[in-house]
Amino acid sequence: MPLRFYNTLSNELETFVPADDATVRMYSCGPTVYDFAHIGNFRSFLFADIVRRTLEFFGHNVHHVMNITDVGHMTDDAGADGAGEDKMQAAARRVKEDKKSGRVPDGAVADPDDPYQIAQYYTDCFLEDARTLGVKVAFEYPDNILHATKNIDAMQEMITQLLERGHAYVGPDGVVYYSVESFPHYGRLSGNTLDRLMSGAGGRVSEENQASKRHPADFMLWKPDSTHIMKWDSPWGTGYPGWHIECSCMARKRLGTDVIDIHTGGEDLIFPHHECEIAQTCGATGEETFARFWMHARFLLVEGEKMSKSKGSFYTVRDVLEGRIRTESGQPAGVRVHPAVLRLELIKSHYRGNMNFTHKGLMDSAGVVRRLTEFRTRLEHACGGIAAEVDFDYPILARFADCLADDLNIAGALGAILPWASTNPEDPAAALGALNRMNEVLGVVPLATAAAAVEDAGSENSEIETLCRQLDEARAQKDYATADAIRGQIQERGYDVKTSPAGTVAERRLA
RNA sequence: GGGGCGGUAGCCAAGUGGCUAAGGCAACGGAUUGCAAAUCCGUCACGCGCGGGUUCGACUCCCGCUCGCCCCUCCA
Repeated sequence: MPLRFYNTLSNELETFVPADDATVRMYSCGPTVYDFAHIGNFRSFLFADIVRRTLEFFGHNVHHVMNITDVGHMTDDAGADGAGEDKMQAAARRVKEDKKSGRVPDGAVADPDDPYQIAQYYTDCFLEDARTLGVKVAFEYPDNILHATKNIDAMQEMITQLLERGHAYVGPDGVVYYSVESFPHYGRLSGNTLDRLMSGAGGRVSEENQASKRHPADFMLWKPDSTHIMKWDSPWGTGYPGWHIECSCMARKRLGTDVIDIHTGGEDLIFPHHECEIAQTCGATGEETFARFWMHARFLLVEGEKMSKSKGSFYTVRDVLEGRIRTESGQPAGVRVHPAVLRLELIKSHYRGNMNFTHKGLMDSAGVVRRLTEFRTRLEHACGGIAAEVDFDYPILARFADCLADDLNIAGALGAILPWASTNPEDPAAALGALNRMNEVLGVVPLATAAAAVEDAGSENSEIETLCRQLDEARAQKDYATADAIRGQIQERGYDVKTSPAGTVAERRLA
C-alpha cells in the first residue's frame, strides 16, 4: 500500500518510499531542556512518534533520532548573533524559584548554577514525560536521543568543512557565519528566498548586529565568547556553537548518511531553523538534498487561544496528568488524567491543522480510551486472551491502514474503530489481533491488562472498596438516601460508580 | 508587505466532482434502573466561512474576499 505524506519541501502530498529499503532514516527536532516541556511541544513529539509507528505498522524498519538542545544559546532577538542572556542562566534563576515553591523537588538539582545539572534535570523530566506518553524514541535514550553538548566535536568538524567549501566565513567580529548567498537553494523549504526576505516589509533587520555579516540573513555557526556559561575550545576561539548546527551534525552522524528520509518538527521551525539546517548539511555534503521529506505539525491552541502563562493555560505534561488544568469556565479541573487520555487528545486530530486542546476534548478522549479498553477486555474474555494473526484482509484493519497511509489520518482511523468497538465480533481472537495491531500505532489502550487499568480503583483502594460495600448494604436495606449519599462521596473522589450484578463497582475516572 | 496552513452540525472531527455528507461527544425520545451510572435501540447538517466562475452537476476544481493559526526575531 503506498504511503502518502505531505512534504513541506514541495507543498504537496507525495508517495513515500525510503531511499534504502532496509531502513527509514528519520530525525526529529527535540526539546530544549531549560524548562519543562509543555503540551504544545508534545503535540509535535507525538506527531513524530505517529510517523514512526505508522512506518513500522507498514513493515518498515525505522531508525529514529532526536536531539536534546542543552547548549545555552541566547534569549533575546539579537540572539541570532548571540546577544542577550543565556538560557541556562535564566533557567538557573527559574530552578531556584521552583525549588522554593516545590515545583522542582529539593535535591533534584544540587547546584542550579551548574548548567549541566539543570540540563540533565530537565532532560530526565522530558524522558519521563515522553515515556509516560508512549513516545517510542524516548525508550532508546541515549542511543537515539543525542545531547548537543556531547557532539561539539562533530559540529566543529562540519563548520571546518563549511569554511573549506566556501559556505562560511569568519567575520570581523570573530564570529563564524554561514553565507546564505553561497547556497542557491536557500529559501526552498520556507519560501523565504533571499529576495523575499529583503523585500518583506516586516523583515526588519537590525543595523548594528548586521555589520559583521556579508548578508543580513547570514547566521552564526560559532561564537567565540569566553564569558559564556557553556563554552568549548575551538579553532575560532573558546565559545559556543550556533543553534542550527547541532541538528545537521547529529542527524548525519547518528543516521550515518548525508541524505535522510524524513525530518520532522513544529511548524515554527520551518524558518529559519530547518532552512538553515538544509543550507549547512548540503553545504557540507555537497548533496542537493538533506531530508527527502520534511513534515511539520501545526500549533496547539488551548481553549481556542494561544497558550499563555498569564492566562494559566501554559500546561506542562505533568500539569495535565496531575489535574492542574482548568475547565472551559476557568475552574480547576482537579482530576488526574490517565496518560493514554492525554496521548489520544494530542494525536486525534490531523497534524496539519491547528489543534485545540480543551478540557471538554480531554473528557471526550477519556471516553474513547475507556471504550477501547473495555472492548479489549471483552475480546480477551471471549477468546481467552490469545490473539490471532490478522493481515490487511481484515476489513477494519484495512480501513485503518488506508486512513494512516493517507497522510496520517488518525481521526478517520478512529472513525472506523469506534463503531466496531461497540460490536461483538464473531471471531474475537482475530478482532483482538487487529485491535492490538492498530494500538501499536495509536498506543492509547493502556498496556497494563485492560481489566487492571479500568478496575484498579475498586481493588486497590480499600476505602473506596469499603464505601462500595456500604452502598450495597444501604441498597439492600432500601435505604436509598444513604445509598445516594455514599455514591456522591465516591464520585467526589474521582470515581465513576457502576452497578453490576456482583455489586457496586467504582472505577477511577480517566480524566 | 512576503511565504505557508486551515475554516464541515452545540463541540471534536472524517470524506467525495453526481447514491440518503463518516465517526465520537453532547442533546433529545425509549428500554433498563429504587434513582443514577454503564449498556442497548432510535432521533439529530436539504447543508459543508462568504461571493463569483468552470461543469449536465461542486462541499469537493478555479478566482476574489473574509476569519483563524504559523513563519519572515528565540520558539514544537
